[in-house]
Parts: sequence; C-alpha cells; structure tokens
Amino acid sequence: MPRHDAAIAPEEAARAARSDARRRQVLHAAVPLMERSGSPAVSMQAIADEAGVSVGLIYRYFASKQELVQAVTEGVLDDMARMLAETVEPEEDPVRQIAGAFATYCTVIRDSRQAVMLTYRESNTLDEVGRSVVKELEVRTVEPLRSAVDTAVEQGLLRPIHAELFAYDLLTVAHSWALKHWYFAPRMTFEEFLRSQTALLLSTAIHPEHRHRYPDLLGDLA
Amino acid sequence: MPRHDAAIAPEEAARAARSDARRRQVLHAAVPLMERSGSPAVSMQAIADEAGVSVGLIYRYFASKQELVQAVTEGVLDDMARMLAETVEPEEDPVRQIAGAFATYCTVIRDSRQAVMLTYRESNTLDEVGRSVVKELEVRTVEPLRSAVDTAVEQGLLRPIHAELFAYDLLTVAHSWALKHWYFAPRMTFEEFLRSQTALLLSTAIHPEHRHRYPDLLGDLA
Amino acid sequence: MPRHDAAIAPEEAARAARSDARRRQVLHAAVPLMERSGSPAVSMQAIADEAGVSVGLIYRYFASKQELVQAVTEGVLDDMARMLAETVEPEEDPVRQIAGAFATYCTVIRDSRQAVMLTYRESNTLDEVGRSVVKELEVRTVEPLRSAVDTAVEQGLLRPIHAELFAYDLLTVAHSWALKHWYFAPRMTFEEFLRSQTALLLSTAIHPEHRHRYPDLLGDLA
Amino acid sequence: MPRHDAAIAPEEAARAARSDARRRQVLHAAVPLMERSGSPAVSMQAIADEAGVSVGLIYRYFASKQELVQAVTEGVLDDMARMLAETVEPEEDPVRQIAGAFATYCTVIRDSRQAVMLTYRESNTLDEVGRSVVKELEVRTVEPLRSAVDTAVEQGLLRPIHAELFAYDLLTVAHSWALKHWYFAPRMTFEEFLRSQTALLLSTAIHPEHRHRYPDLLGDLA
DNA sequence: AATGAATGAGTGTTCATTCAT
DNA sequence: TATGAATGAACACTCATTCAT
Repeated sequence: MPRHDAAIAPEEAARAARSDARRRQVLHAAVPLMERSGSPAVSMQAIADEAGVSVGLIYRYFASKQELVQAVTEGVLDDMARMLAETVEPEEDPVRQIAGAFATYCTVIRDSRQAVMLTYRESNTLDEVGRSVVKELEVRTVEPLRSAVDTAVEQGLLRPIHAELFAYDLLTVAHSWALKHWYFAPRMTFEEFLRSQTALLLSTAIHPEHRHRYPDLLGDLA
Repeated sequence: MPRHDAAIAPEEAARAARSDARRRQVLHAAVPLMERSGSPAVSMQAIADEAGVSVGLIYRYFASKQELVQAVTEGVLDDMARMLAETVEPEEDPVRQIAGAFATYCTVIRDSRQAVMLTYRESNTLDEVGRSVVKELEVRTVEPLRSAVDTAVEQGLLRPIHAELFAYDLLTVAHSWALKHWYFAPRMTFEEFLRSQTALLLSTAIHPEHRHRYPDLLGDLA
Repeated sequence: MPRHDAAIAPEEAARAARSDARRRQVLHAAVPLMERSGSPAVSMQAIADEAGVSVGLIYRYFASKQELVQAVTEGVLDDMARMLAETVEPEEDPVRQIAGAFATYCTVIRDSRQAVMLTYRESNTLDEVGRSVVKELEVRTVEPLRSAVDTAVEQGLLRPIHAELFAYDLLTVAHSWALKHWYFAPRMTFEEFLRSQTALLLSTAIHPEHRHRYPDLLGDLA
Repeated sequence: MPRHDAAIAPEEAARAARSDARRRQVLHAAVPLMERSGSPAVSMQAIADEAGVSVGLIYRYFASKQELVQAVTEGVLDDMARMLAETVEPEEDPVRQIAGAFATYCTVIRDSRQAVMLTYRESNTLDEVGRSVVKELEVRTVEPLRSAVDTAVEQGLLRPIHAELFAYDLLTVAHSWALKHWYFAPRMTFEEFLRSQTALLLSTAIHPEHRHRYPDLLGDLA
C-alpha cells in the first residue's frame, strides 16, 4: 500500500469522526427544541443558536431542514431502540420475556414521552422515504416482542393468538402512556399503569392451564 | 308578539344560517387539506382557493388560522362523536354492549382514518384551551364504553378490572387501525382486525365463568 | 311656477337636509377617532361602527377615505374658525383687538388641542387640492388678526412691524400650546401661558409711546 | 495582551462597522421616503428597493417597522442637533448669542424643512418611549438657547421675561419657516424672514436701556 | 336609502437556503 | 471548515372598496 494512501486514510477517518461529532452536536440541540414545539415551529437559526454553530454549518451536514427533521426522528427512534435493546433482560420463560419487554417499553416511553409524541407528530412532515424508514425502525422495535409471543404460543403458554397483533397492541398500549398521558397521569401512577396493563393484557393471552404460574404478573386477575 | 320582532327575527335567523353555511363551506374545504398535509403546511390562500372564496372572507368567519385549525379539529372529533352516537346499538348484555361499541369505534375510525391522524397531529398546534376542549371531547367519547365496562364488572360478567384503563385501551387499540394502518393493512383485512382484537381484548376481561356465553365474540379463544 | 316644481323642491330640500345630517353623523364619529390615532390607523369599519351605520353608507356620502379625511380636517378647521368668529369681542382699540383675538385663539386651541394636532398630522395625507383648501382656511383664520395689526400699525399704536409676519407668529405661538403641550403644561398653567405670551409678544410690537396705555396686557414688562 | 484578543477585537470591530454602515444605508434610503410621504405610506418593500437591499435584510438591522421609524426620526433630530452644535458660534454678548443661535436654528431648518415636518408628523406614530426620546432631544436642543436667555436676563440685557417660554417661542417661530413655508415663502425671502423675526422677537425682549447696542439686530425697530 | 358580505391587492414579517468571505 | 450576511418567496392578516340584496 503506497504511503499516500496510508497517510490519507487516518485523515479521512479523523474527518469522518469530526463530521459525525458535528452531526450529533446539531441533532442534540435540535431534538429538545422539536420535541417541545414541533419541527415547523423551530427555525434553523434557533437550532444553530442552541448548538452553538452557524446556520451555514448545519447545511454542511444536513442537506435541508427536511433531512434534519428526518434525522431527528430517526435518532429519537434509534435511541429508544437502543435503550430497549440495552434494558431487556434475558429470560427463559417466554411469557416473562414478554412481560419484561413490555415493562421495558413502558419505562423507556415514560422517560421519553416527548420523543414518542414527536415520532407521531413528525411522521407527516417526512416524505415517503422518510416515513418508510421510520416504519421499518418501529417494526424492528416490536420484533423481539413478536418473536417472544410466537415462541410462547408455540410452547402452548399463550393461547393461539395473532402474534403480530398482540405484539403491536402491547406497543400501542405502552405508547398510550405518552399519547394519553393527560388522561392516565391524574388517575394513576406509572407503576399502577404498568402493573394493571400487564395483568390486563397478559391475562388475555395466557393459556388457562398456565395461569397459575404467573400470579405475580396477573395480580388481582390471577 | 309585536311586528318588530316578527320582522327582525327571520332576517337574523337567515343571516345566521348563511353565516353557518359559510363556516361549513370553509371547514369543508380545510378538513381534507389539513388531513392530508397538516395545518402548518396548508396556507390560508390554499384553503380559500379550495373553498372557492377569498382569503379575506375566511377571516370574517374565523378570527385566525389558529381558530380555524381548532374548529377543524373539533369538527372532526364532533363528527366522529356523532357517528358513534348514531351507530351504537342498544344491547341488553353489557359485554355485548362493549363489543358493539368497540366495533362501532373501529368502523368509524376505518372510515375516518385521516381524521383520527389529524387529531393526533394537530393536538400540539392547538393552544392550552383548544387542547383541553379536544381532551374533553375524547373523554366524552369513551364515556359510554367506560360505563358499560363498569356495569359489566358490577354484574360479574367481567373480572374486577380497571374500567377506565380498559375502556381507554379499547379506544387506543381502535385508533391503532388508523395510526398503524401501514402495519396492519398489509397483514389483515379490517374484518380480521376487528374480530381478532375483539377476541383478544374481551377474552382478557370476561370472567371465566361467563366465557361460554360469548363464543361468537371470542372466536378461537373461546 | 308649475305644480311639478313646487312639489319636487321641498322633497329635494328634505333629501339634502337628510344627506347633510348623515354626513355630519359620519364626521362626528370620525373626528375623535382620527384625532386620537391618526387617519391611517382608523379603518372605515371602525368609523362606521362608531357612527352606527354601515360601511357602504359612508361611501354614499364620501367618495373615498381620502375625501373623508379631507372633510374631517376641513371640518375641524371650520369648527375652530367658527368658534373664533363667535368668541372674538369687538373692541375699539386695535391693540386690544389683537390681544383679545390672541386670547380667543389660545382658548379655542386649548379646548381643541387634538384638533390642532390633527391638522398638522393629516396635512400630508391630503392631496394637493386638499392641502390648499386647508391653507386657505388657515389664512382666512389669521385674517382678522392681520387686519387688526395693520390698523394698529397705521394708527401708530404698533411700531412699523411686518403685519403678516406678526399675525402668523401669534397664530404659531398659540398653536404651540397644543403642539408643545408636553413641554408647557408641566411648567405653567394655561392662564400663565396666555398672560406671559401676550405680554411678551405685544411688548415687542407696541410703540414705546403707547406702552403706558396697556399695563394690564404687558404685566411685568409694562 | 494575549493574541486571542488582538485577533478577535478587530474582527468584531469590522463587523460592527459594516453593521453600522448597513443601518445607515437603510436609514439613508428611508429618510427621504418618509419625509415625502409619512411612514404609514412607505412600505418596507419600498425602502428595501430604495436602499438596494432585500426586505429581509432590513429586519436584520431593525426589529420592526416601528423601530425603523423611530430610528429615522431620531436620526433626523440628531442630525439637526449636530448641525446646530457645529454651527453655533461662541459670542461674548448673550444677546448676540441668542440672535446667533436663532439664526443658526433658522438656517438649519431651512436646509432640513422636510425633516422638521417629519418630526411633527411621526410623533404620533411613535410609541410612548419613542415619543419621550424625541421630546428629550428637543429639550436638549433648546437648552443652549434657554441658558443664553437666562444669562442675558441676569445681566439685565433682557427684561425679566420667562426664559423657557421665550426660548421655546424662538424655536417654534424658527420651525414655522418649515411648517408654514407655503405661507412665508411666497411673501418673503428666507433672509427677510430671518431678519424680521430676529428684530421682532428680540425687540420684545431687550431691555430699553440696552436697545441702542443692537441696531444691527433690531433693524427698523431699533 | 341602506346593508354588510365579499374581494384581493397589499402589508409587515419570517425563515429556509445560499454564498462570499 | 466555518461564518453569518443576504436573499426573496411565502405567510398570516388587514382593509378600502364594491355590489347584490
């Protein structure tokens, strides 16, 4: 390998690293602004100010506001996906896997309520491509849940329910802590919400023969 | 009754009627535009063009764009509330009442998918007052469902579940046909969605002793 | 004279009278609004509301807003001219005539401060024709003062001063109670203003030989 | 001094200088337009066109049209104040000081007739703060005149007249060359106006014992 | 004679985007 | 690489004016 290449490669790597850091810097500034006010109400100038860079610089890293919004949305979903991945504890019993994953979802959503709302709100700001990326991310997010449900059904722990439907319902209900927070928050604590929803939804699905195994999950409905 | 009143009243009534017609005309034009693109992306000019009136005229009937957005959102929710009220069939059995209401919800939502998405999206465009109006409307919408659940629990037909939670879950899941349409639609028909969700959610809640009464609702899960 | 004419004439007179009343009604409403805020800030709608008539009606009596502003300005000047004419007391001594007229000017201006300011402000809203009408009115207003000065000079009661200049200075200084009210009002009462200005300006002009005749006018400067 | 400062300071200074130049460029374009037509009749677009910049740019230097109007008015008054300050010649004799200052006022006003009219017209466009700034500027402008009058009275050169009143009358009369230009201009030259007014007003005030000292100022009235 | 609904050009203002430095 | 001055199209909103009733 010629010296030339050897000299350039690290340079390029460094540049790429710096570039990435810049992107993150801008995104980091944009996220809370857009969570609070929605992207149309946030100007590029405001983002630049918040990030401590110039407007022009943002355009070096994002071709347009549209693209920045896209990146923000994806970033938010990515973060949530990462948090989920990091937090889900491995469980032997697939039912407990489901319950654990649901609890994790809810907890992550509790901590990122604004982010969840952002993904719902911005979805129509995005173009077709952007939207499909977001959808894919979401599908990937439910995936572990769905496969756990599948396994549980196969093992006869759950009744023969529609796995995709059930998994998505779990996600939807978890999201509702964010989307309907104004409704739930004055009526119950997050812990109550989590406990009740777990009992409610799992008791649906668990095969009667195996209900006795999960008194802790089913609570009053055991 | 004096002639004065007799002469004035119809005139005013006629004016009020015309005024109302104009409002509706504008709203009628604004709704699909906002459903498609979200209010920030729809200009007053575009609405005026669509309605076939001048921009100035819109401001005779709506003090600001904000107010128009508010009216659009409320109108959409009102329509849905009315459709619900008209369609819910009276049932003796509270469980069947719940199932019927859920089916109605889902059907209305199927027919007003864009409207549902609009209410989620615009909620952050609205001001505090507007938002609370929207919330109230939604609460009023779940109310019949909640009271049916309450009754069913009291009669021992359902397990001792959290009525508000369950009712809201039903609404949330119904909404998901709109919000997650891109996910569900390629995987199942609306009828399958409705049947599966009904079975899934009710099977959760129905007291084991009474499950045998509802084989039609529970399907495979009976 | 044919009966035809005899029948029509009173009708027309009545119509003219009604028409005049309408004009006055509108002007009456417009004057305080324009005095307060300046014509550009007052909408035709606001004037119509204040007058208790419809916008359309105003256009039956005034061809345009411009013309209405013109009429308002002329009306205000006319009123002041009339008040002056009514209040000036006939005096034998031309010097006392001058002093009396000046006092009257000042008093009228004190009571119509806003009107005076309006004439200064609106002068550039008017077109060339309108402006010249206003100027003519003002010239006619100073006229009695100027002729009194002329007479006084001829009779040797005043030094050989420039009559037009002096008369206009008197008007200008009288106006200054309105134009510089923010300056004078905190420093002196209107009576002090009037007394001091009279003494100051007349003492300028009165021929030394005749100063002893007017101790009441000259005060400390006698 | 660290290099850092040495490097930054000039940059910032240069930026400030450019920024100032832009402000002046815009003001320079706005002044004649507003002098001619009054601020409400001048659109931001018109100003931008006149200045050869874009509308948007104006808003980088002036937060609103209001602020621009304010700046124009203050600028005009500032200019006049500066011209006055530069032109007033120091005189030993306070009476000659007064006459000199009056002549300067009149001359400046002759050269800035439109500016004077603008200050009268725009005063009601300004908000309370803006108005008080303008008033303060005017008071500061009369100040030298007022103090000269005070001195002259103390030295017995003038009769015991009200210094503030007299000073303000001098200003008012000087302004009248602008405000009543349509009246004076066809009747006399500026020089005649200045000479006559000086004689008229000073002859008022000069103590009889000292009149003989100022035959040049008093002219025919000596 | 009188209304006021309707118009649409025009306003002040914002902001995504570009580009000379 | 980084800046921020500069652009100008677009926006929400107003209001003098017209005209069908």
